[in-house]
Amino acid sequence: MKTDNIPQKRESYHHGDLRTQLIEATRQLVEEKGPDNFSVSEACRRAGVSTAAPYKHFKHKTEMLREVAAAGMIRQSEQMVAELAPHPEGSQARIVALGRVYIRFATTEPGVFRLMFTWSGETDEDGKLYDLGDQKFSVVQMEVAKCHGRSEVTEEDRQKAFMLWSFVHGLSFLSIDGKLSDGKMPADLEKLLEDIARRVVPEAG
Amino acid sequence: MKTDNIPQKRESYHHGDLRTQLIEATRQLVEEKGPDNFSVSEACRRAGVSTAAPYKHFKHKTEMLREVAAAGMIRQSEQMVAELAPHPEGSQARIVALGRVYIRFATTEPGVFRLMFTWSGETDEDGKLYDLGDQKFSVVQMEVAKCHGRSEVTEEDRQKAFMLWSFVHGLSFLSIDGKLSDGKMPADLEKLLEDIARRVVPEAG
DNA sequence: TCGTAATGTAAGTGACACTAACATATGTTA
DNA sequence: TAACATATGTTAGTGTCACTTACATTACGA
Repeated sequence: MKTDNIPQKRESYHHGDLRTQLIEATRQLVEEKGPDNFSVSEACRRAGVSTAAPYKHFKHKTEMLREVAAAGMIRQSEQMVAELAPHPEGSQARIVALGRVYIRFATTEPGVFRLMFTWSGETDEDGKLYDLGDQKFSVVQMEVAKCHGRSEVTEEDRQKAFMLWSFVHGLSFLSIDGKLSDGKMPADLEKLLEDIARRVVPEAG
Repeated sequence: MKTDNIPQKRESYHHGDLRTQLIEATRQLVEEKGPDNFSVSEACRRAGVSTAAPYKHFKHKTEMLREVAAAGMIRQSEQMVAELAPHPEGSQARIVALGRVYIRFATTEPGVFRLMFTWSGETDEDGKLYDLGDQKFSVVQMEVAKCHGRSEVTEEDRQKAFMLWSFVHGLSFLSIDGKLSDGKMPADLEKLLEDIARRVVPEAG
């Protein structure tokens, strides 16, 4: 038996904006079902086209997912930079803000977040993703440097930034993987972030 | 065309130890191809049985993977406890050792490690996995408490243990996801672990 | 020794990723 | 405006997969 392949009735034969809409459908499905349970077929159903249509726009499933991951990287990056603004330069508050936003993104869009990092950089084309991640890391490094009153990033700054990143990254994954249900997760995330920041970068002043 | 379903010639009709061998095949494949690209069929080929055989031993694919994940949890836990022994009670060295082993496991068996944590605790049966993780966390908490000269775990210890755990967990994932190729990853992992330990738990004394 | 449960196979179902051949629209240029 | 190349869609496949059903073989306890 054939599955209903339902290309929905459409005004014109051509869709108009299929590529964009497929990406959006992919994003939604990744969020709803998780990156593993995403299927191209379902995205097609949602976009109202045949299952062969995506292959005029993407080489394969992976390329669709990569688009979503890249968009997520950019979104998270933008959010981080945005939350930086209200706080004075060189203050711990900025470090805390970066961490808070990082985690907020992870818990708000767990599917996309997992997608962003689940790639082992296998393919060559993942270079773009890698660079986007690099960019975010640079922001953290700069902020750490500023906390030390520097305008250039030293090796020490890099190391500290790396600590902070690892911490929020780990915290994010533990959260979305549901490993913190009980009393494991400290009640007050804000306090925890401040605590860590205090332990790694110097007090403002 | 039918795929070669090759149940390999076997002495007896019955396999003898299929369940165990399927789990081992699953573990290998998860490591070789990653948890996502694991297929039951391939495990069957490797074990030399028909593709229907596993379903006499496991409810579904997921249950096979869960076995592998649980075994990994136990393996990692054992390694952590083992590396604890050489170091004096209540010393930072013990904290460092725990972190080192955690990360070593992740980088040595990235497939299994990812499997262990990629589950969102969706199903009820995941309770076992959760408990195993809990157990490991308890060890860390106890060690932190000991560093403070306590024999009971306080809320402060829990919070600190959580920090340490998040950090090594994040570091592990960043490593296996290949996000640290460049100069991001501090050259000396050992120094980094000591650094973190120093910032979170008090010096031995 | 006989019957039952445990454990294997063959064959089939529907979902999926992806392809080839063909259909329809769009835009460019003569 | 006509003609053609190209972009973008569909239909109808192929092979793989997870999982099921019905049946075959074996192990083992009463």
